[in-house]
Amino acid sequence: MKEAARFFKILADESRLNMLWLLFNRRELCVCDIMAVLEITQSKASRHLATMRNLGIVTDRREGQWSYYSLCPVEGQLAKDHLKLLKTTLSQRPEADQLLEKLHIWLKEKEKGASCTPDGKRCSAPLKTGGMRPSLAGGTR
Amino acid sequence: MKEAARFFKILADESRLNMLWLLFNRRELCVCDIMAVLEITQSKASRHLATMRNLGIVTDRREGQWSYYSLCPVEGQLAKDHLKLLKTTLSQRPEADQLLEKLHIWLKEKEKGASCTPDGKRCSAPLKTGGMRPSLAGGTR
DNA sequence: TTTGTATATCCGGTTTAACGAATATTGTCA
DNA sequence: TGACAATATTCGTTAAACCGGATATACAAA
Repeated sequence: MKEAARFFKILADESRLNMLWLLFNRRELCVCDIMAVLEITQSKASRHLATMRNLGIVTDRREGQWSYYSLCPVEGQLAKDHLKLLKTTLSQRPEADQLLEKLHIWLKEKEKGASCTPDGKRCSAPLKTGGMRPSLAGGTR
Repeated sequence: MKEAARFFKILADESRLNMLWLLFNRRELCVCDIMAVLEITQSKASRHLATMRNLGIVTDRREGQWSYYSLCPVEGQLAKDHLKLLKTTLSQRPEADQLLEKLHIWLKEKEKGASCTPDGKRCSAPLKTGGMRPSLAGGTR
């Protein structure tokens, strides 16, 4: 497939659009954040992010056991225009505000010690200092 | 699927992008023009056009046995921005110029009496008595 | 009416995308 | 080292997209 079509195909998926919307608003996020906020499985999150990375839309940065993803800096006016328009488009979707709110709540939770638990599979308190219960799911162990 | 993703999905196909590029440059075209210029089968042309019509990207107008397709007039600034950026994007594809050239050659051929023959299936000279020139927007003279 | 053209639609078949579950990999910490 | 957490990748299945060929419909002209 040629480049233009390939680019649009990336945008033709709800989950990827949601991820991009989050990344437009947060500079960088780890996979675990995205799973939690969008309530999707880990493999789904990771796969979609890999897809976008392969197309040069996002980059990742490894830090310890975490992978942080962020939007790629773009070169070229046309690409800049695309991103700008995309951001506007995403901001006008009905779910836009709610997603950002969920993101903020999640990040606050996380600060307090919560960790990934999108589908009730995992749960931990990575921060030693009184890490506490994420409210999201019961302790699967 | 939500609206944004659905819109991008439409653009995630070479043939549809090519059709849109032609329509950006010609006000209206009939299916037969598109088959000929893009060298695709009739069912493929018709199907893709129907897809775009169902999504409100193009409209059709029946005149005799011909169906003329054109871009829908758009309402809303965001939609206008999308179309404008899309046109720019399409114009910068490597095949853009060649397609327009083929379009012009085809339309000239057609004026002289040629008819659909994308895959070598059909061919005729429907224009006999100086009648009916399907009114293209002015048409190359 | 008959013939033929332009287009739409239907019918399999093939390819591609997306998914969850399971597993593999990598890094951390005890 | 071993256990575990975060992420990546593989596997098998399901769903969707796309396609060409065949057929159906609509219209035009003889």
